[in-house]
Order: sequence, then C-alpha cells, then structure tokens
Amino acid sequence: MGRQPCCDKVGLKKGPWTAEEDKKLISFILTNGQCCWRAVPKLAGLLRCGKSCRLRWTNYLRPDLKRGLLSEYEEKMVIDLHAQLGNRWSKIASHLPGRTDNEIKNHWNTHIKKKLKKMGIDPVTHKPLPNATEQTQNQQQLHQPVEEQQNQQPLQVDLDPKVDPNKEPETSLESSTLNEDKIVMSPFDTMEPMNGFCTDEVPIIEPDEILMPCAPSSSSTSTSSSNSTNFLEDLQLPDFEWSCNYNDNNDHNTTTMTLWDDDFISNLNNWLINEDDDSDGNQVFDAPLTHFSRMLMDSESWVPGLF
DNA sequence: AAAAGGGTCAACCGCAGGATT
DNA sequence: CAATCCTGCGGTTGACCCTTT
Repeated sequence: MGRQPCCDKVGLKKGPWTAEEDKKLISFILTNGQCCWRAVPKLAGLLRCGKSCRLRWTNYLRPDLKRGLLSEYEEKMVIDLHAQLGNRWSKIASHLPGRTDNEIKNHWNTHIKKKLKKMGIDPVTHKPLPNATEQTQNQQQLHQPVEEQQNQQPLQVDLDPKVDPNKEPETSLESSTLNEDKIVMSPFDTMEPMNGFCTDEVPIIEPDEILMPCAPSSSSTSTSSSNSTNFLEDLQLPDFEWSCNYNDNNDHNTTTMTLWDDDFISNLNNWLINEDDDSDGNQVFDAPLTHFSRMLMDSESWVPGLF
C-alpha cells in the first residue's frame, strides 16, 4: 500500500545551504529539469530532503527570480492582493512575476505591516485602526478601506481566462467564498495611473521565450542580493529584459527582470566544469558551454514547468 | 570598541489536499 | 476504498547583520 516514505530524515543535512550544495542542485536541475523532488537529493548527491531542495530552488536558485526589495508598485499590488486573498502568499506571489511567496510573506511581515500600521490601517482587515482617524485620512488617499471599495463599483480583474464568464460576479470583498482567481481591484488601483498594466497582463515566460544571449553582452549590473553565500552574486546572471507596460511610482517605464546575468554562462561553465572538484572526485556536470545555451533555448529540452 | 537591541530573511516545521498504490 | 505518499502552503524560528547606546 502507498509508497515509500519521502525521506527518513536520518543523516540529512539541515540549515543554510552551501555554495557547493547550490552548485549540485542547479546543475542537476539544469540537466534534468524539475522532476520528482523526492529523487532529487539522491540523484544530485545532496544530503538534503526533497522538500528542502524544492524550497531552495523555488525561493532562491530559480533563475527567473527578481531579487532586491519590492518596488513601490509591487508593494501596492501586494497590499491590494492581500486585501482580497488574505495570507495566501502563493496566490499573491503568482501575480507578481519573479517573486516568491516566502519573499512576499517576509516583506509583508517586516515592511508592509509596519507601514500600514503607521498609516493607521489594520494590516489584517485593511480597515482603519480605531484610534487612527488622523492617519486614516492620510491613508485613504493611498488605499481606501474595504467598505468604501464595496460602495464603489469595483473593477473586476479576471485573472484567469478559464473562469466561467457566466458566473455571478463577486461584489463583496469580504465574501467568504471569494474566488481567488477573480481579483477585485481596489478603487485605489482604478485611480492609479496604471499605464495600461493589469495583473492579468503579466507576461508569462514560457521556456521557449527565454532568450539566452550566447555571446557575453556588455557589462550589466546585477541586482542586489542579500545572500548569505553570495552565490548568485558570484553567478552574475545575464539580464533578461522584459518589458512591462506599467510604471511604478518611481517613473520607471520598464521593469527589468533579471533572469541570468551576462557572465552566467561562462561563470557557470567554469564553476561546474573547471572548478568542480568534488571532494569525492565526482564531476557534477561536464556539459560544454554550448550545451547550456542550446538547452536553454530549446523548449523541448525543458521539462515543462521548470520555471 | 563592545554590548544590546532590533530588523531581515533563509530555512524549517507541520498540515492539508490531491495523487498514487 | 483505505492507506500512504508527495507537493505545496502558511506560520514560525533563529542566525546574521546593522544600528544604537
């Protein structure tokens, strides 16, 4: 009956990941794609449980991650989405490309929560705090309370084209049966100059849409990273330019999403091939440089859902 | 210069729901 | 159909870093 347990948790390493472990995990996933996480540690030669590998990959190593602080625009998105979805961080994250649920959750707990409290907004209910009438006026300009949103015609943003169009539209933000795929944008959003950007227009990167510069491009700056191992900084992944038709409040016309910094290919190649002297003498990955770019360009080489 | 305190965030834990046997 | 596993999610923790005293 059933299947074998995922991991026995005996002799498995815990705690911060080392650069060496990151190397192994990346090289494994680059060559094999995301398969059964349970098998990953064994196949990749890691003394971690599959869960830990998945977490490390999705929260830290995935090349399509945006790093650095959330922009003002992203913050507003998070606040609005949180008002609709509550603490469903993964749902919120799914509307913010390049951001992870963990990242958003952390940002919410460390930054946004305090900001909202300062502005006199209850971060849980998104309603004005009882003793914060003064601040409330302030915040109303930024983010209207839920009740007022309900009185105004909320803008229905259908984030999922598969949603039945004949469905009764959600009119209450506090509906306990809120369809998480239908996001009611706050009036704040309707007033905010969106420059044509809607959440349902967030471009989804398909693997075959990822353009990998084969030749090293001119130097580009890597995004800030507060990485304990400095691993990604070392990688210097080449920039992936994706044009978003929205502005954040800093008047940026485009948002650059860093996919791979420009020296990634050569760095990774050096790293995995030349520098990879495992203590046990195993070469983790010995594909030539060209293999990488071909693999990354060829959609068929990707396991669906790798990103 | 050192200690204390606070902030940040990567990683772990436990649970739920769906999948598999 | 029941038992078990797998994956993903949200809450929490603790190590590290920065600022203040």
